Amino acid sequence: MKIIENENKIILKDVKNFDIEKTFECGQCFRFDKMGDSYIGIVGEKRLILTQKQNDVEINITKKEFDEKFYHYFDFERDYKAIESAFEKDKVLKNTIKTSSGIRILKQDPFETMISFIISASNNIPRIKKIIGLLCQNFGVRHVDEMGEYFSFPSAKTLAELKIEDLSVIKAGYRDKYILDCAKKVDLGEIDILSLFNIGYDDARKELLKINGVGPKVADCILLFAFGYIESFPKDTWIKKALFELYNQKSDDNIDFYGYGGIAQQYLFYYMRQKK
DNA sequence: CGCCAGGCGGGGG
DNA sequence: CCCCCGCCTGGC
Repeated sequence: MKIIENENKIILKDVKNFDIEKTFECGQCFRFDKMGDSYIGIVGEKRLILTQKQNDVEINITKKEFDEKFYHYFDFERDYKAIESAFEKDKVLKNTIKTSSGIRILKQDPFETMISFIISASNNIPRIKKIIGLLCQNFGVRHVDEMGEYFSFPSAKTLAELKIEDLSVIKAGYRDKYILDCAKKVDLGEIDILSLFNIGYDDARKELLKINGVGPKVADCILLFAFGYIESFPKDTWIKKALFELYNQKSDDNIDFYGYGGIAQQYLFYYMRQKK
């Protein structure tokens, strides 16, 4: 991959294993939307605009920002080619490579990911996006760029100070109390986000399960999409159906997937959706 | 109108 | 320990 920089944009030339549509539509993130040929979304305090033409991806950031932040955010440390080589050995996964190659697991903000997947429980993607949008509009920090105003994701401290009634504007329903519980546990340090990066998958999962509204599936999403635990395999009703159909799996046993359960989950999910 | 969504918590068996 | 129900809201 070569990087060309001009003004406040870069172009990643001949980039491998990066398809922006697959990456933003695979269900891992909720703040990106398709606008014409581009995907536009909020990451931290910045509004990102990505446009892809074949293997070239243009992003409205400087090379410095890419090196310091977005190289990590878009998971460029990871060798997806090597993972796909491992997947070639599995008959089912081999077939998913054609449809799903190009998905990257984003390294999203931990607190934002926690709240987002608490909201995702028993919910659909358009509504999840709407609720998160309202949460940001009402409690996030307002920013203005050349496209207009946008709002960052609220901090744990901001949300922890709210009362349950304050959250009624976001129309999250019974999830209100879970959002507050999570914000308070993070704000008070009962859940120490930084430590979750270091204590390993099993212990980090136990910590997350202490949060009200975080069960096994939501915990696994957070571990995968924010903390980089690539072995995490979130089991929702869709993927259970996929395991049943593709692997004839009836039990609750976990398949190893060469240690890359998270990537396998995304590849399988996208594969199933294409087939439909 | 009734049903249920990319779950979870709590209660009862 | 497992099973089952209720849960906010919105879309069908």
